[in-house]
Amino acid sequence: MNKRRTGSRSTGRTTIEDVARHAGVSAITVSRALRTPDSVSKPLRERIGQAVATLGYVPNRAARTLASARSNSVAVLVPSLSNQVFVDVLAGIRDVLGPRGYQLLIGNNLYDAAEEERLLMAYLEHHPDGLLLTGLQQSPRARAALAGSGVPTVHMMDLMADHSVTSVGFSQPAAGYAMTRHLLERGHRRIAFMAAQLDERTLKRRDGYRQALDEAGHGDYCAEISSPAASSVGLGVELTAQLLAEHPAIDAVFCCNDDLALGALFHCQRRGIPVPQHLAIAGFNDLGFGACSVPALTTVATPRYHIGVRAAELLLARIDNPALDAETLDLGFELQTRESA
Amino acid sequence: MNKRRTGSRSTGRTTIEDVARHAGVSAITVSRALRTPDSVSKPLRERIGQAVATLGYVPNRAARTLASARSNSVAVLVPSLSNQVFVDVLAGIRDVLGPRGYQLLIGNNLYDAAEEERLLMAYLEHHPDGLLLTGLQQSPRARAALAGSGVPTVHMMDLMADHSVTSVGFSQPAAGYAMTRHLLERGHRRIAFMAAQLDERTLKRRDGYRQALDEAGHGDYCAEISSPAASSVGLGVELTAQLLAEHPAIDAVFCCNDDLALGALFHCQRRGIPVPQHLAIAGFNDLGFGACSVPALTTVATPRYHIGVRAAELLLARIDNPALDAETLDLGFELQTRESA
DNA sequence: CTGAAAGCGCTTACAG
DNA sequence: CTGAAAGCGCTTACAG
Repeated sequence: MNKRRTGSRSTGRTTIEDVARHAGVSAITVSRALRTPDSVSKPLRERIGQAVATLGYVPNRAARTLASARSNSVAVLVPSLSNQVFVDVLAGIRDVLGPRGYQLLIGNNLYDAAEEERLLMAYLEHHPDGLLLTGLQQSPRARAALAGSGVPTVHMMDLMADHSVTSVGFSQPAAGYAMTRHLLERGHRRIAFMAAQLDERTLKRRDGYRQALDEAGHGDYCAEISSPAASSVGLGVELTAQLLAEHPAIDAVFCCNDDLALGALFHCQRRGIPVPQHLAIAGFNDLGFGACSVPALTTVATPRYHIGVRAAELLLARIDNPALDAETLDLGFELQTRESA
Repeated sequence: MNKRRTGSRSTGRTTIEDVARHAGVSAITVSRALRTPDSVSKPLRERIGQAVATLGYVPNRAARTLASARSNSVAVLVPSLSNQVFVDVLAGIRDVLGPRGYQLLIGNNLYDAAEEERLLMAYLEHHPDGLLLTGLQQSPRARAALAGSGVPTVHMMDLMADHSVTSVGFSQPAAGYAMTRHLLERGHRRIAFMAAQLDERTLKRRDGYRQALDEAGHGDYCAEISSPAASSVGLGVELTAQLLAEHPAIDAVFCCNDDLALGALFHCQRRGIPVPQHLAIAGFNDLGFGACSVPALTTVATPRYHIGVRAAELLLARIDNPALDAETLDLGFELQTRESA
């Protein structure tokens, strides 16, 4: 009885036609029963439900996307998943977009602009309903593709000064400045800056650090150290050793993230250097372990989860109304003063 | 000259037809030039390339997937992204599948079987070419959908005893057993077990722990503590405090992962409890920071990245030849004996 | 509430 | 090396 198509291109998979035949209705009615159950009478709805179950029917998303011109997906590009910061951002996005029925296409560009461009091009082929990008410094080609696609986009983490695109985050330079001011106010004068990769946000935090030192008249003493390697606790140990060897007189180090700061802490413990008495250590992000390390870590709490939530909400608004003006949303940051600095 | 379609359902987006018209060739030739450039003569290839560039043409993936019945995507389900373990697994997968042109659909099920089922159903609609799952304990419905879909699947982390499915990982009970043996051999007798969520792998490690204690005649003293909360350093601090309050006599604690172990370490530092003299602390996974903590962490090194690599390779083989027999690949583990235990 | 027709934008299979 | 026709599996827009 099962008149299956046997055309040369048939995939043999159960289609909506099979379900329709099994339930004795038309394909369009099955489609309705699946998408808007209320628009189909109860008896039919039930017959169709049973047919779906017995046939093990799985809708074909490619066909739906093609026919409806809506992918129900949002692409998210982050520079790293090893960095807990972006995992938290993703959690916020997911908590907003998941319940709204959007599927997330998550791309990790490994802090590489070329890879970001490649991923963006690949995701654009999905015609996502929206795009969530990290930072503001996309490559020219990426920017052009973005503009050409017309896909609503929100940038996360950094704030666009001229409000030409929608961005959600906090002021990186202000955060770097605030932490450096804190160290200065604690009486430190020879404050070093430590970073792993010098990405967009790191450079901006460093700008804030430099500005604070300049204003305080300590701009001449800038011990800065960084590494092209990915950030890690182990790298923090290494860089601290190197820093102290090259600049034995420093009395504080502002680490660009908490992992590096923990490494600095471990190095000092290992060497018997009292923290913060001989060396004050500050981190960035407030990743959780800083609250219980010994000494507890002074750091900058950043609204990562909240950035994800608000970025997703702004994106939703822009998907509903593409004509919306670009906006800039500053979610701020908070100094967490604990024991290490 | 630009005769654009104006049908009621036109999306207005640039299509392969537009490119073809612009280049003065047929759509099928454009399709070939894009997929297999060598099958098109050089002059045409160049004309088409220019048309693509000037029109800003982006292929529609839904249409390609529908027409070709191949999605060129692989869905990966992991229980967490906060746990660095799975980020490392993903890196291995990506390094194998990326160069082969596969796009990854990454799903995070938050250690929840119902969410895993939901994600699986959603990803099945994409008709992925392959599936990479974490663990072996999918829900009955998920298992049924999996079988019905016929999509090649590889399970990661745990090993399937009866070889009924393809799995890549290491023996969790053996690893739990090995670490407990190590603690026993160091002279510890009152060894506690600490875990966050009791997921599949944690339970198996605990089995190994119990077996080792039983064999050594210490099965009667099983101090075990766990929490439904997500694992974190802070949780490790809390659980250690609780453990020591309830079982002051314990002389070692086997933490189910390194984050908990670091928390245990911090708690001891804070309380002035010498490690390992008064309390030996062991971790699991060897996440990197354990090598530089003070004291350095004794832990079990697990082949996470390699699991991702080999799982992806096995999946590729099964995509090419779905008739392949299921296999079980044990990548082993390694005890990292350092200072803390 | 239900259905017949057309179309979404590609690729396959067949020709030449 | 290039192309005309058909089809992938859905949904839209129009009827009734």
